[in-house]
Amino acid sequence: MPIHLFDSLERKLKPLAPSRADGVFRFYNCGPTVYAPAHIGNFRTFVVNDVLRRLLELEFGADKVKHVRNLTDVDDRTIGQTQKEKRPLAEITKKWTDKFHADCDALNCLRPHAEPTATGYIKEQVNMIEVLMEKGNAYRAADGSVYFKIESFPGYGGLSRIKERELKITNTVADADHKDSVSDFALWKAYKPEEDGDVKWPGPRGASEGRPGWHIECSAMSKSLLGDTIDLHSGGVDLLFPHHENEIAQSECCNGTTFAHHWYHSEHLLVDGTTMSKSKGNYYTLTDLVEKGYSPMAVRYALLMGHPRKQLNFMLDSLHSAESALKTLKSFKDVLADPRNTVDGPEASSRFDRVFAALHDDMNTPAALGALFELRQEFLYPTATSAKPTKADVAALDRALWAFGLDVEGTVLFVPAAITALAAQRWAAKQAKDFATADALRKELTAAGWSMLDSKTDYKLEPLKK
RNA sequence: GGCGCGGUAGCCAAGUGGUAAGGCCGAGCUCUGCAAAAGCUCUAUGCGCCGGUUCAAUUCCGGCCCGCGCCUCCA
Repeated sequence: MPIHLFDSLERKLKPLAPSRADGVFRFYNCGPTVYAPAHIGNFRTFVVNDVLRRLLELEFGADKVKHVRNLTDVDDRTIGQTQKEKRPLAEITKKWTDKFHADCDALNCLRPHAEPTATGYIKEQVNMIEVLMEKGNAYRAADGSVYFKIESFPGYGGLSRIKERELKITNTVADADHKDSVSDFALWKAYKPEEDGDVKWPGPRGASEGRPGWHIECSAMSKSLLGDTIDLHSGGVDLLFPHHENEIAQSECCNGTTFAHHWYHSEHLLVDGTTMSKSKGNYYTLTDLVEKGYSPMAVRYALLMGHPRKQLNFMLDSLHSAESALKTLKSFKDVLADPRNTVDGPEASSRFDRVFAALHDDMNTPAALGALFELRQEFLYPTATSAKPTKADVAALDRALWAFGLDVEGTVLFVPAAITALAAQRWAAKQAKDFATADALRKELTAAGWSMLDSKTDYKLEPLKK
């Protein structure tokens, strides 16, 4: 069964397939703005896209997928951060790019095949803007900025159905100082010394020096790396409008052809039933959660517990749940990996088909996870009618776990040094059969929120369950 | 005001016109210096409320209530 994914443009499930003769599936996923650490809401999108990438590789072959994800390293927020910190733009964006990569690695996300930066593609963006100006889709404003003229593109609003909306009148659009129409959006922003510091580049012909608008970077980088028409463009729902709507306008007017065959948007992650915000105290980065003693893999699992196109309510309890589920999965894998538990069978296994069927059906990760646990029950406790696992089944389980990107082996927890020390003392006391001391130390650990799990030869530390 | 989504067991969460996947938690049992872990078993006559269609609705239709997101630079 081919991979079916909901297309936000046509609003229906559509099969995914490479459109070009070379059989390579090309997709572009809007990446993060590197001015601060990404939060777990951001990572939901990237994890979901990572699962998609994995499914595509399994479906078309690892060398038949090209995945591009950008890094926005120049925009209002990054520049704002340089002003706040009084540091060069490149220094700030490097710092947060490195952090982003470290987080992605911890979450077991495959690196995209290309990760272009906006500042690395200034020339390409300027070129596109010039074409748009020549074609009459863009105009120079009085201050030297360049705006896209919405009127010039009849298809505008197709993705977000903006024409059917009644836009709330807000004052935020009032900064539209030089626009012909409030809906027009910036392709190029003229340099403002008081705000932009030393961030500026020569502009398109006829415009001032300055920097690109936000939307044009994706159009330019997608065109440069993947061509005029791509197979899929994805991102969080919040990018649907205006970002993606604007990308379509720019790209299609510039290139004269369809920009993307398929649009996919993952929904927001809510925390404690509402949007994340620092003021509500429900704003989490990966580091925040790791410092609370949760493993990145549990975070990944928790992010996959809900349907990607449905808002997912995240809470710390979800992490407890994820951590336990991961352990169960690990023991499942361990049991299957033991040759004594498998029997001879056919080369191929079809028993995991239901897991992939759920994944291929609009990436229904919760249903797929459910199927995985059902299989566990069937494999571990075979009845007269359900056969014991074969070697092929073992390989199929690995394949399924790989598709989810769940590394059940590496549950590395962050354990504070003080806790490690206490644990070592207690272990020594226990070995010396000084149970009174050992028990006292266990109490201390408990008070500190940690549980010590003894085995015959070793021990493990875990955060205490609530 | 406009556009859209959702309300399923203590929590999270799939799903279907024919009688509710799965995970977590909890309980019991096995095991065990302690505490756990692990393994087994059990856990919604019910799917927001009220009507309607139907042999049959949680699933379709209508109304209502509640929650959430978005509406120009937020994944």
